[in-house]
Amino acid sequence: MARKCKEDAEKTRQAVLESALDVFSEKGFAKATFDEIAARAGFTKGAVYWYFRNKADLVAALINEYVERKRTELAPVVPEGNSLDDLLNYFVLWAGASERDQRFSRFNRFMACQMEWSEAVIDRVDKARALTKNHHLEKINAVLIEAKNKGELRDDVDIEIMPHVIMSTYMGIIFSVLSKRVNFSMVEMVHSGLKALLDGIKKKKEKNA
Amino acid sequence: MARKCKEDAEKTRQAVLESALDVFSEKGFAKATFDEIAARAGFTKGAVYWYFRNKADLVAALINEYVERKRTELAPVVPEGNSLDDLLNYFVLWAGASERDQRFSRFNRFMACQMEWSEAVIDRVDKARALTKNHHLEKINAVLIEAKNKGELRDDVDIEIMPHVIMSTYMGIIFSVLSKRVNFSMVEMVHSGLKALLDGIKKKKEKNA
DNA sequence: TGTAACATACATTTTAGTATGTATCTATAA
DNA sequence: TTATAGATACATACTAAAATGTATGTTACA
Repeated sequence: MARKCKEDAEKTRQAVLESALDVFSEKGFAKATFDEIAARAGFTKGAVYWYFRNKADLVAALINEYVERKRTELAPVVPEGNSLDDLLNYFVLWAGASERDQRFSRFNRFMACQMEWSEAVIDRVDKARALTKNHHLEKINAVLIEAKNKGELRDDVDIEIMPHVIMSTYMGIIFSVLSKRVNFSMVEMVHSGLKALLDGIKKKKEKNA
Repeated sequence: MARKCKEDAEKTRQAVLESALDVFSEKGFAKATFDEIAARAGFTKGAVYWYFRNKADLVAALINEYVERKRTELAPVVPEGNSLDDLLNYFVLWAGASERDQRFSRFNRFMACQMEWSEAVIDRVDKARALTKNHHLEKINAVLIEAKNKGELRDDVDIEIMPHVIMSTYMGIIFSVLSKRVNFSMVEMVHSGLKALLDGIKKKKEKNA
């Protein structure tokens, strides 16, 4: 085939990314081939190699694409406050948006179960992953610091470790729903889990001080 | 080579399983080859095929081996009671034992990051996985039911969903430590996470009723 | 003496990567 | 305005490596 105009070329790139997600999630990362990815998008291997040097490059682009898309989509509606309730709502919102978006669910399930983190892939992907991770973590940190300053937290709460515990709880719930280990909804699980966790680090109210 | 006595044959099987874990965790599941697994154990591919039909069969055996080993090791020291505190100690014990055992840590890290769950593997492995999962879940269930009966739980705690939330929290923490996303110890993280979570589902004490 | 416990050799498939071909878009200059 | 040169956006063909599975030895145990 011949050259297309720039808009069509961008469409090709997007089509390759979408079919890459399909093949990755069906066959697993390692067994996915450039031939099949290209064919599903209606092209040949040459087209895929034109845009991506290798599989690590392709999957890094895929991660970047999906993560950025969801972040910009949610940016305007995410709660801006930094109260503990805001944090709960923040994660419930993310869970809901992730759950309703079928492509994003497929992407997340691929990340959790069909992905194989070789050194090469980790190197290539690390920046993109760090971005989201920090995105969530910064929110948690801001909330916990504010709560601490307000004296809302129990004295034995370690402000260093707790953000990672909260993050792990969220990730663990997402993971177990995606891998079909449970049949409950993400939103339900995230809500009840984080609500309990955040309640557990709150200082007990003194009665009629 | 020739035939060995039965004890030596069993040693061969074990050696293959150990080197399989090494190669799996270094190369990832998909890129691990029977040739290399055999060579590392000091044999050739023929030996591996003698004991295992294919990679799914091999990894299933590996999972069974490691999970069963750890379960029988911990069975005598796990807390028998079903109080909420016992549950906390139960998971802290598991986390500590997992963390101190280097081979088991390597196994867990492989499961979390280097494994690719294709249909064939899932089929073959499902039983073994179900076993541990149920092992933990049954403990959680017993504890929650007892706590519920004692009236220790808040009224809005859903007894159906909460076991899975607790399970996911534990798994999420294990996962994030294993994938090197945090530098804290498993025991620390599991302790502070589950303590907060369990505190969060406890009924607030009435004062001077 | 048969067979368990491997080794060896091979055949087949699969795939990554590359090299090359080619048609069409775009820029530019007359 | 148009001709054309060059680069772009792919397709096609091929090479070479690699790995799975099998078929067939071979030797010592029981």
